Amino acid sequence: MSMQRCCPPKGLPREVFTESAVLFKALADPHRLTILATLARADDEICVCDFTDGLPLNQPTVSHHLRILREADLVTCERRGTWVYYRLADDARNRIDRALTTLFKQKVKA
Amino acid sequence: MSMQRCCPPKGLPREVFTESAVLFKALADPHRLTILATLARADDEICVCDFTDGLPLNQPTVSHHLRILREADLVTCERRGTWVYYRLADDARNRIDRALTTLFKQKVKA
DNA sequence: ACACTGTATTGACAACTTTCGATATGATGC
DNA sequence: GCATCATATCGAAAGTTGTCAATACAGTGT
Repeated sequence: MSMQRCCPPKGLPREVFTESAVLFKALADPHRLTILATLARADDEICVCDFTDGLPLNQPTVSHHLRILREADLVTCERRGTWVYYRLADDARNRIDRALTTLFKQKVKA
Repeated sequence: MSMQRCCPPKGLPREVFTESAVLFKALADPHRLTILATLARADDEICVCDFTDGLPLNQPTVSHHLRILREADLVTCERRGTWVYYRLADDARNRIDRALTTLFKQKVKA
């Protein structure tokens, strides 16, 4: 039984996953995950200087990671005086969950 | 009210997120997401050649992405004759969900 | 205006990723 | 054995990312 041919490609939507990939890319670093987890557990916002204190990274590197999280809309920030306070975006968890639902959506059962 | 000092660093577990980051890194590419979505929607396993047919990538590149998914334990594979068939790992979705739960775990409400 | 503090940006470098062509491995059929 | 097909691995090129030192920017207090 050797002439079995390989099945045809699935006609999946093309660029749908480019957007999700951006999201997951933002999650694909331990330091950024630490920042997010800290924000998720915080009562209110957290000052940038807390992260520069708490992470084994220099200030510009922390700023870099915060920017990536901002651009992925996972966090928001607000300047108050000299300090900038970050908080988790309201829909952060939901947006990730939605990406996962799209990814793993079950085929329709007949 | 200016002498407000920045709060102390949260004593979060250190290496907990290194593992999660590996998972998310595996998800951080559109082609790998396409592969996973295809597997999630498939009734049974899918032959490698389907991916090489269906993706705008050469065979070695597809193989590379499949390896990354394998090493993240998101997929499993089985050789049958000349062909190798891939399927979604049973706990793929659960492992991701667990990583997210750890990430976003709410602080304990008093 | 100036000095000072906290944060962001720039520019550079090393490390890692994605991609491919070439080659190797593994299985089938003669 | 040899030819053939499917998949994996290797090695190199191009692109991206994480990091830091240096610098710029923004706000405060004098």
